[in-house]
Amino acid sequence: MEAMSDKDQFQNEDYSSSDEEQWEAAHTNIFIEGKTCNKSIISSSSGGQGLMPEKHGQKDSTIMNRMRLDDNKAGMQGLDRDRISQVILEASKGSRFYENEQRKEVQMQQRLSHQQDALSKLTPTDIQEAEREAFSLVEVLQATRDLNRTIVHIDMDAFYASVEMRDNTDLRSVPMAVGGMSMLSTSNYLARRYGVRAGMPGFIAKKLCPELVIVNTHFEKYREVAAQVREIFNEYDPGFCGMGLDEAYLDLTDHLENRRLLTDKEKLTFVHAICECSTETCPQDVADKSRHDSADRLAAPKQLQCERCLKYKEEAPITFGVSDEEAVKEMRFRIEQRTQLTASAGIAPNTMLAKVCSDQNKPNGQYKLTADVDSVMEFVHSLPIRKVSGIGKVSERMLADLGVTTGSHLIEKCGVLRLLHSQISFEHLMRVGMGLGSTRLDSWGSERKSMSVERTFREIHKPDDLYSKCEELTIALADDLQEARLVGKTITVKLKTVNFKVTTRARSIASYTNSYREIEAVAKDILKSEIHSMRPDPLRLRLMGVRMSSLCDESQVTAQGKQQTLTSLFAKTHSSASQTRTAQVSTYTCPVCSSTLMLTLSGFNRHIDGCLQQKEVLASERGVTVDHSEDFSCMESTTCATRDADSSLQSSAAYSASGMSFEESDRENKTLPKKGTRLLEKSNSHTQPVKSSHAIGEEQQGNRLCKYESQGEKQSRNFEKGSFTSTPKERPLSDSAAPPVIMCPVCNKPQEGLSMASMNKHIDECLNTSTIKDLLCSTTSDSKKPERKKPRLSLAGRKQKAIANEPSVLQFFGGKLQQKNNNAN
DNA sequence: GCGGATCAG
DNA sequence: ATGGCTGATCCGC
Ligand SMILES: Nc1ccn([C@H]2C[C@H](O)[C@@H](COP(=O)(O)OP(=O)(O)OP(=O)(O)O)O2)c(=O)n1
Ligand SMILES: [Mg+2]
Repeated sequence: MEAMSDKDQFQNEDYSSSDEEQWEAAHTNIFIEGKTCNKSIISSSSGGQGLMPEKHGQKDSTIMNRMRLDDNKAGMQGLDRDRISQVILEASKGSRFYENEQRKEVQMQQRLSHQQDALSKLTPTDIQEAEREAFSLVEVLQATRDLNRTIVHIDMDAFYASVEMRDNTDLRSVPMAVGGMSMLSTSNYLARRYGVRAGMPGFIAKKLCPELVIVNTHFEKYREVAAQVREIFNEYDPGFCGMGLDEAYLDLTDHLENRRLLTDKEKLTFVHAICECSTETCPQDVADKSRHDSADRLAAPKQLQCERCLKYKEEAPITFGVSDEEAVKEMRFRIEQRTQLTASAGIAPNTMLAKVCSDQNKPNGQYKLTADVDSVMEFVHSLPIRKVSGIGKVSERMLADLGVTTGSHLIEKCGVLRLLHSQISFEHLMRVGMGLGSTRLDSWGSERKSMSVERTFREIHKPDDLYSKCEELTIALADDLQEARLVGKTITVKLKTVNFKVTTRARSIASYTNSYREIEAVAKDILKSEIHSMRPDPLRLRLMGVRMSSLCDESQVTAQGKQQTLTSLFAKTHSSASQTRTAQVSTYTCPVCSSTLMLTLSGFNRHIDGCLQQKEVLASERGVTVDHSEDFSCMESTTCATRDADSSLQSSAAYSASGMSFEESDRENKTLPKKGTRLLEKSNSHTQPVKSSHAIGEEQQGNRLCKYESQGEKQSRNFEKGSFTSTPKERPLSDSAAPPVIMCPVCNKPQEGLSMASMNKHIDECLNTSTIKDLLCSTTSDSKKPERKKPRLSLAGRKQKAIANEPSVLQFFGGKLQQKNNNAN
């Protein structure tokens, strides 16, 4: 739907005039392809043309950007954005949430304005210079292009909603969403036609669609389905990367290599039935899913019942071919057969493209992007950059203001982008513009970097209650950390006021810990200073959170860093099999009061705390060991008042009382640790001329993927009792922790076991030995002839397979190269 | 290292 | 009346 020519026409007096300047500035320097950029590209994106501002019934385009419906989602094309945005606005106006959104909108406007300022100050010379730099990067990136991998991204359709529809026939034909009146996790495709989507509050969705049915979440089921689906993935690529519960990246290259050689007999055969009630095949879940003996099958034809129309159909065999597309069809068929849920997939030479492709024919479809440079470039050329993972609403807006809305613009405006964006951001944009992305899934790190718990509640402002909430969160976090056998030393407290204003306050401590008491002391101290900083006004909160970062595996620090607290001592003493899963409920004997208790380790520690404190208090009438001596409430609850086993039950009750249902808070949020390694140190050794305060964050989670490992058993543990099933993880954490052998991109020799700093140094030396200088000279002089962007990209797209193209290394290289360039200037 | 902001799922 | 939660990254200090 490119039919939204006016979508970025944001009226604002402050910048409407600078639009013209920007247009001029942009226009004067578009010559990258040797021909000046056609005006249509600019005019369509920067607005000012072809709009009739008279039709003001409060058009969608005049509504605050961040309050508008975000229809960048499958199944949401061709909606009446004007009307829908209008409804959302009506429902929002006057709310505290809305007020806060307005504040944020103003900030973004300032960013935009700043960007325009910077743009207008650029001289053509600046831009030419920057383009030369950009081109040398493009050269380097081009050399890394690897089209030999077959990457697939598979994504379940309307995942939570589909599961609910599968299990409740009544929901199949109505618009429905999963979540609660406060927040929806997702919606089915019928509901999407009304503008109802994930991340939208249920009560607003109801205004958009009064018939909307909202059902609670059932994470246990989603997790179950995810496990089934992953079993299938595992057969095609054991190294697949799961993201969240409902999607994954697979590298099918190896599988296809083997598949090519399969004889007909060796192919998997599945049984299914075709039914008139749908144009699609209707795979049925039969016990014997794969048969290798076709005679057998023909001898005993069965009747299968169609799920939809309940008619019985004669089963038929089905096999799939050896091509990549057939392999993916087979996977999707098996997923549907196994789970009765559909998935969509994208096939492409790298993850970035595969992700985009999987959305192309969603739902229940797949799309293959041919792995040759021309096809890739053609695809990217017209690709709206908003579809690229990592470019969100704000980035889209910032770039649109520079006339960049599609992949082709990224290359055309590379000079400006180079000048207005950070190195990292810029390089990512160039990569997107060139259709590059990760080609190796195994280079993606999987260690988590932080763990947190946060909760929304009805207003709390009484200090006692605030401390109490803080304690509750701290307990939950400590349990989570212990269960994951992690320790950390940076504690962050997050606060959201009733006006939705968010602040975070962090403090790093000397030693690693996951002890409830240590975390609590810090968190409460932070909270205390925040409360005090407000005086005499109260601190009125709607959300509080506690996060631990600077993480480390427990085993790596117990010896040195971590303090030998009561926690670890007693843990060793009393829970025999305790070495694993410390947050599980176990039987403990309190060394103080000698009672036998059934609870988590964390709970046990609190019990001991209480007992000890009670003793202290009894012994000496001074019971003040914690900092905030004034707040007795927070200590009160720590005393022996037997807040045993289920702290989560308590928190649930409190939460429920606050007006939200369990299920609403019981979300499957536990996303996996993501993101691959980033070898880039900081790279901002050179400061850009201007660069608004926050360079566009595209790329932020650019490649952040993750090995599928710990999946959220967190929230189920919170509420779904009896779910203490210790899910064995298929992958031990430290599979690729070994120091990698990195190929120096300059001298092309392997550099073993070097730290990042050493690697930096090595590359510096290499650069100084001028190998690269030559390259730079030649490429820049090449680039001077701005004749052949496209032919050139095509041409350079030789296989060049053997090139060591660890993406991150090349990123690094790009940074270094940039740095050198700047130093030279 | 900290705090704000952006992004995804 | 009701506007989530978890985790990650980037930027400018
Ligand atoms: N803001 C969000 C977005 C998603 N999810 C959950 C619910 C979704 O079902 C699941 C998968 O997210 P997707 O982005 O893949 O969305 P869907 O699978 O629901 O729809 P589709 O993939 O068909 O667009 O993650 C969530 O809790 N909160
Ligand atoms: Mg999905």
